[in-house]
Amino acid sequence: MHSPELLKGTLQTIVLKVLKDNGRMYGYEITQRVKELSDDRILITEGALYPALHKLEAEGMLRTETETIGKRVRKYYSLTPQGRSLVKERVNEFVEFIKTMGNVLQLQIK
Amino acid sequence: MHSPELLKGTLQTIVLKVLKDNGRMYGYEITQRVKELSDDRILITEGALYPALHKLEAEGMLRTETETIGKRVRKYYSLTPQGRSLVKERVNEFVEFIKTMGNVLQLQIK
DNA sequence: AACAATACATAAGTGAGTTATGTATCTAAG
DNA sequence: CTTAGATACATAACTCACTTATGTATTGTT
Repeated sequence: MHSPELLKGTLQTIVLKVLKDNGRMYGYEITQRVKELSDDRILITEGALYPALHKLEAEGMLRTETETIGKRVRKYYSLTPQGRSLVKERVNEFVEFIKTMGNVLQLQIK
Repeated sequence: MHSPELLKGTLQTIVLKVLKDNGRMYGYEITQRVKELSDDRILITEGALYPALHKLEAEGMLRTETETIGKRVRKYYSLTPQGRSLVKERVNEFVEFIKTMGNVLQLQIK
């Protein structure tokens, strides 16, 4: 598991990108997908995820559809056109960030 | 300038690594070196730096020597052997983190 | 003289996260 | 069958590394 400090500020980027790559998903599914992609190194907590999803929805980046499976309610999220732009922005931002950190920490890039 | 959120948790790593690469340095010098290495993208604030240095010193990672230039006091910091271990640990941690993020965000790592 | 840069330090405030708690359904084990 | 774990959502209290603000003092520049 990674130091939680480093993860700060990456949650939105992760959520948006995973939604872009996987289409419509519900909250719990996102946590599981990230766990899988990160080989158990990034475990998104519900207390962080749900407020983040609500915020992105309120900002018009995501839209939701509610589906009932048996008696279980699932809230599916997908990107709006605005959300699609934001993904690109956020991912670019992150790539720039690691480039800069590569310089500062003198990491061998490639 | 990078989104300050992404920087969270990287300050200690940056300070330790810059000290390792440059030998003994004083606080203000560290901020300037990081500004330079990051092409003005990472501007360490004094309110973050000095407490961080004091903490690392209290933990035995850094030692200090005070020097007086004219009437100006400078506090030089350098790594202790323990500090040297910590640099490696922190830098490895960061590298692992960006590898994981590379997987999650499906970035081209070539 | 006045302002910017150098050089240190600490206190108050912020905000994205963690931790804790609550509700409820589904499924596997003993 | 009932108990525990996984599934699925949600929100409130708290934490803590940072930003912002403030303070002191020297040095260099206009």
